[in-house]
Amino acid sequence: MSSTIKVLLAEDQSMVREALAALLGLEDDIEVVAQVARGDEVLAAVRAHDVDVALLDIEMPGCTGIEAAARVHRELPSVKLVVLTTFGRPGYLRSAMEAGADAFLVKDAPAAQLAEAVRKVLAGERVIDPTLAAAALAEGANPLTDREREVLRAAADGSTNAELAAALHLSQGTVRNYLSTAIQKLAVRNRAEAVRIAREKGWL
Amino acid sequence: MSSTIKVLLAEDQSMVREALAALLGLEDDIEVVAQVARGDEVLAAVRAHDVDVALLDIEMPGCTGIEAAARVHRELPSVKLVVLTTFGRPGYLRSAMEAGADAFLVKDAPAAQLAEAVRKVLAGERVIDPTLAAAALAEGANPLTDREREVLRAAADGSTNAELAAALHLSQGTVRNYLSTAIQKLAVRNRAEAVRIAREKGWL
DNA sequence: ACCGCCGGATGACAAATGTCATGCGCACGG
DNA sequence: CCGTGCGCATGACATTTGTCATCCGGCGGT
Repeated sequence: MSSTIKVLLAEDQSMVREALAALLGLEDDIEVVAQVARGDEVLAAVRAHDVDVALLDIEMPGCTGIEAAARVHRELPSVKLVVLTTFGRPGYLRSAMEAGADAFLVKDAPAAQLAEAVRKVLAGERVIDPTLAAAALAEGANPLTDREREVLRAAADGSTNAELAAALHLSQGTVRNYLSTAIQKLAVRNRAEAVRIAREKGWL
Repeated sequence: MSSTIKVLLAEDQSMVREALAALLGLEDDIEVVAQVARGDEVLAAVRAHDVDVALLDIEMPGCTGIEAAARVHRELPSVKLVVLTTFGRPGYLRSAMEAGADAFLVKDAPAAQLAEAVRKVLAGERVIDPTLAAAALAEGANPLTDREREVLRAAADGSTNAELAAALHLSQGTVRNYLSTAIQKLAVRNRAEAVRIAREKGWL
């Protein structure tokens, strides 16, 4: 018995998505039964195709692969989840795990690890890059509060305090306070650096 | 006769690179004869494998795919060049063309266009997304001077004026002047926005 | 009941940033 | 040879940003 493993591929760049499908297609125990380009289409597609393993990119329109993973995990806990990402940000790993992911792969790992990971998670194993796991543990949890994160995210595009205040329905002073505490927590010297560091760590 | 088309693949993320190789491998008139992960390894690999078409990602360590394209075009003008990128930035298209590229593809185009493009450039055609071409023409050329671009690029990580001045061997005032003119040319209100816009346009 | 933390706000102050006028030397095109 | 634009610099100025002290109400622990 042991029919093929049914895989869903979620990735917004079609060229990459179809290339990954071609790659997995070379394995004869794996079959890509569905492809989606948006995070918010994942759950429905998983349901519709009786998927064994969902392969989720993080950066996607609609919602992130992490958010999608959380939804699938809540609704269909038996589906295995592999999170795939361009950026090996420790904070991403942390939130992926909290969302119920079974594997976390970075796109600059060898291609062979992809099919490997699919088989392993189906066998109940977890697949995590040990270096990244160490980094995630070493760096500790996100020190920012919800509000601080929100304000920092909004400030990322270069908006001024006045714009931020208007957009978030806060006073300018409050915006500055939040940014100030964020800057201190991240041990940097201005909002631009704060944004950069928070991004790098996957805290944004 | 017409043996297979010899292709070189340059892309830093191995999973994507090997997936693209798998994709091209499905075409029986195309053969991936070499793969590199760095821009500065492209020229040697092209030489070593008698490549017909080089497929170059832009974002790579060593040097960008555009820079690599320029070098190959200079040294081996008969080799066809396909530039592949995640970001459809008009400025990228412009510089790719100036570097001698024959095709410009974005990764969220359908996968079928990849093999298509390889065949077309070999037949002497140019392959460019018409929407992007229009955007590139509409937006005009990069208005920033060399120095302005340099300072803006250095400012992108959130460095302060003092740090920029030290790094670039300029006075703080001069740094501020350059950033100020850049801000005006880009019609934005602060350096952070200037960085963002310049990035989006591919001017940075 | 009390402490601590979060969200939210104000006001005062210092430092960084953005603007503008102005000046100099150099290169390049007409 | 003259104008223009660039690179580089100063100084003065207004605005924005970052810091700090202080305040309030609410909520979760102990």
